[in-house]
Amino acid sequence: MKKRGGQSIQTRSNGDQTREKIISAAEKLFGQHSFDAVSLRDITNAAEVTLALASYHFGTKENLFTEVIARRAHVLNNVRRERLAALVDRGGMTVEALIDTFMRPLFEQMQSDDDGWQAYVMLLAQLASNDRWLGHLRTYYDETANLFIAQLKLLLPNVPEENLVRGFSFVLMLMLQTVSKNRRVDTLSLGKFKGDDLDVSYQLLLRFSLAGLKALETA
Amino acid sequence: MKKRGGQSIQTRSNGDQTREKIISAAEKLFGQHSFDAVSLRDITNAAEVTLALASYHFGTKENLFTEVIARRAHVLNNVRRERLAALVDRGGMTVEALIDTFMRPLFEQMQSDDDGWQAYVMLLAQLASNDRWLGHLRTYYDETANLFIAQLKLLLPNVPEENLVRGFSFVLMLMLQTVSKNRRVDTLSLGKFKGDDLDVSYQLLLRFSLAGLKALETA
DNA sequence: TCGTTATTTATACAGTCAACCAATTAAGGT
DNA sequence: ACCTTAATTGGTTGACTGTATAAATAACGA
Repeated sequence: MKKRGGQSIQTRSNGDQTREKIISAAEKLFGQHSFDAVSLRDITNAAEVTLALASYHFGTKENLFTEVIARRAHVLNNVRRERLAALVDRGGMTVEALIDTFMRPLFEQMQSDDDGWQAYVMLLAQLASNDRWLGHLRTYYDETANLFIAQLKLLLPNVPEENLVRGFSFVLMLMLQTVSKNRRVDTLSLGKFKGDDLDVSYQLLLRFSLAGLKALETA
Repeated sequence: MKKRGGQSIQTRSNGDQTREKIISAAEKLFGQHSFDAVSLRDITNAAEVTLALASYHFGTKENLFTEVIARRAHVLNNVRRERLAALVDRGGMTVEALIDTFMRPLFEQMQSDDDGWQAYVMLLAQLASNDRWLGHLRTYYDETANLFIAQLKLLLPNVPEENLVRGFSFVLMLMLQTVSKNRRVDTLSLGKFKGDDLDVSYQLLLRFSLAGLKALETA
C-alpha cells in the first residue's frame, strides 16, 4: 500500500475514485470506437485496474456504458436549464438567443481543459446514428430538449409543430457533427481547411441553423 | 444437386449469385447493427450459406464490408453524375436544382421496391459518425461530391469557399439523418409525429438546407 | 482488539469469434 | 472421356469475450 507524506492514500472512499477512473477510460474508448469494438479488458487496462473491478462496480458492460452517458448528461442538462431560466427571466427572448443558449454550453465544455468532453461528444454522435441506444437519449436528454422546443414554439408560431420538431432535430444533429472531431470536412475540401476552429464552426452552425429554422414557416 | 424442369440450376455462375446473397445479408445486418456487433455467422446464416463461403468470396470480414459500401455507391454516383451533366447542359442552374439533383436520387431509391437501400443508408449514417471508415467515404463518395461543390461555388460566389464546404457537409449529414429511419424525432415529439413520410421530410430538408446555405454569405 | 464491510486480486468458465484447411462436388473446355 | 478450375462443405484452431467466484487486503466501528 502506497503512502504519501506519511499519510495513507488508500482511503475507504477509494472505490469512488476507481469508479471514475473506469468511467473515464470507458468514455475515451467508447468515443473512439463502437460499443462492441471495445472490450472490458481494453477499458480496465487503460484505467490501470484489474478486469474484475469493472464487474464489481458496474455489474455489466451495458451498465458501465449507461453510466458513461449519464455522467456528463447531467452536467450539460443542468447548465442548459439554468441558462434557459435566466434567459426567460430577463426577457428579450429571440430564436438566436434560444438556440445559442442550447448549444453554447457544449462548445464551452469542448474548449475547456477537460478533454474528456471530446470523447463524450463523439460517443453522442454515435448514439444519434443508431437506434440501439435510443432509450438512453430519451432518458437523459429529451426532457431538457423539450423545454427548448416549447420555447421555440412560442417564438415561431407560424411554423407547424411537426416542422419545428424536425427542425430542432436537424439542429441537434448539426451541433453534434460540428462539435465532434469529424474529419469529413477535411477530405471534402481536399485538406485545405482544418475544420477544428470551433469558434468559426460555431458561428457558421448558428447562422445555418437559424436560417434553416425560419425557412420552415408556412404550411 | 437440385434440378428444376429437367434443367440444371447449378450453373457455373452460381458463385456470383452467392456473392450477391452474402452482400445483401451483410448490408441488412450492418445497417441495423455496427460492424463489430455483426458476426460472419450472423451474415452467412441470414444468407443461408455456410460460413466458409464468406471467407472464400471475400477473404476477410473487412473486405466484405467494403464491397457492401461500394455496390450501391456506384449506383448512386452514376445517377448523380448523369443528372448533374443533364442539368448543366440544359442551363437554368439554381441552388435548389443543384441540391435537389444531389439528394433526390437517394430518396427515389428509398421509395423504390428495393428495400435494401433502407439498410444501406443506415449503414452510411453510421459511417459518417465515426472516423474508422473515413477512407471508404473518401474513396467512394468524395469525387462526385466535389463535382457538386464546384457547381455550388459558381452559384454562391459570395459564400467563402470554407463556409461552402462546411455547409455542404451539413446538408449531407441532414440528408442521411432524414432518409435513414432515425426515430429520434418521434421521441422528441412525444410520439405525435411518425417521421416516416419521406415526401414531407424531403420538402422540409430541402427548404432547411437551401436557407442554411444562403445564410452563409459574407465573410 | 475483533468482527464487519468495502474493495481488490487472481483465476476460471463457458462461449463466440475470424480465419484457415483438406476433402468433395460440379461445371467448362477440349 | 478427361483434366482443370471454381465453388462449397464440414471441421479445427487459438485467441478473445463477458461474467462469475473465492480468496486476499484494507479500513472502519465498537
